[in-house]
Amino acid sequence: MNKILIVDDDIEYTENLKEILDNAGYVNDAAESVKEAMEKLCTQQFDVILLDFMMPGIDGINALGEFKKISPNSKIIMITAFASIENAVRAIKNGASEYISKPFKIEALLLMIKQVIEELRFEGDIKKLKLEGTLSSLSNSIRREIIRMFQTNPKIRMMETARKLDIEDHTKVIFHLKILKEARILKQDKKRAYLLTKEGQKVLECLNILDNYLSEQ
Amino acid sequence: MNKILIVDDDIEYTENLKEILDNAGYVNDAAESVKEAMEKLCTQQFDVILLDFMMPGIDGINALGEFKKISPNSKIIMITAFASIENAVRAIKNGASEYISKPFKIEALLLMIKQVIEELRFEGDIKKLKLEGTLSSLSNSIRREIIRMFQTNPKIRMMETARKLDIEDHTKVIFHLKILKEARILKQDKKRAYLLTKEGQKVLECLNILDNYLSEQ
DNA sequence: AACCGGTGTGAACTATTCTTCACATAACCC
DNA sequence: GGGTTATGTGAAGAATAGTTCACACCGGTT
Repeated sequence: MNKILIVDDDIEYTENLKEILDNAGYVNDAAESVKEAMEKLCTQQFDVILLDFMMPGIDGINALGEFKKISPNSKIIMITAFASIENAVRAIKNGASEYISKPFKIEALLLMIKQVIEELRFEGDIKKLKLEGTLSSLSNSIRREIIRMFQTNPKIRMMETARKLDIEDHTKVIFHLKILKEARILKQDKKRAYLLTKEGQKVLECLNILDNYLSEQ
Repeated sequence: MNKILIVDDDIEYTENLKEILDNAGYVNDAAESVKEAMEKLCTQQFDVILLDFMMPGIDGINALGEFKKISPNSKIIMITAFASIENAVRAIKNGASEYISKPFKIEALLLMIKQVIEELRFEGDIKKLKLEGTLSSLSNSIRREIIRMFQTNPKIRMMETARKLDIEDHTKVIFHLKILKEARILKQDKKRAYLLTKEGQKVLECLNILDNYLSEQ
């Protein structure tokens, strides 16, 4: 059930829009000022924010920045009556997902909302895959020890790894190294030495974070 | 291979002790001052620290505190020529594992060292079990969703859980709830509602930590 | 080229985890 | 008490993860 926040000081426009979004199946709320919007964003999670460019007392780009700070995962659609390329570019560069000028066809806005919600879902899926990949890599103790080993050995070859971990069967080590390589946690250089990828460094960090957190009593 | 740091300004005593510990199979090092000891602790990991109560320029309890800050996992044995109940209590309350007074039989010290190393191993094993338990619980997506659910539902019953997670087969939900209960992450009250245990709250925190960490780009 | 240690592959096997099913027990309400 | 919903149990089957084995390929040295 996707939630949308309408930020506009034009009450009549807002009421119309609320009804349209309601009929389209969205849960929505409205704020007449940026201050009111920020208050709502502090206590509720919105998927999409429809932000009017011209809000009293604050320029739309500044409001955009403030919202991004409070609600980094929400998608912001900038709406303006005075369209310009410059403002469009500024808005997108400052974190808006989309930019649309009044007057617009309601179908165009609904389509845009649908698209940004798809983006949101896609980003959520990527995040889930990252988490699953990380947890899957860390769930096996040999792989944990391998990943930990890179804390003190930034580059290491396969047999060296087996010796450090005191594992005699080299194919066991290869199997787990292969899993980590396929998960893009490790890569190999020309001499076949293994190194952590950027992603792999994050996984090592997660392991350290968990170690430290669980050490606290 | 357990490492021991001897912190004492009596050179002759230290040399004797080094030889004895060497013969007993320990890797050891020495520092004549607390400052020197702290430098070594910053660059090396020691399992056991033998700390003389009377060090020049600093009282043993303060030194103890400093060492605990730098090397929280090391076990500290306080050694003193002027034994008193008061000092023993202070030392233990401030983090020493053991307290022994000179002159001592070498066998007694060796036994004490052996015991604190056992404690260290035991604590390490506990920590590993915690990490493995946490990762095992978090490695399955249904269990992740269950644990996440407690963020907004501190107390919930089984069928409610199934409905919230949109799982039709109630026995699947029961199976995973049972795993979490056996892992002491969940408990049940008299009305059979599930709640997070203290441990379970930690696991939820770990999940949030990982979520947040992996969200950063 | 031959030899040796290092590294890797894929399939068979084993172990573990998860899902499903049939049924049982418990609790609640009329 | 009876009917219905909620909750639970244990075993079988399915899916997934890990281990082992036999062998192949690679790279360096003599």
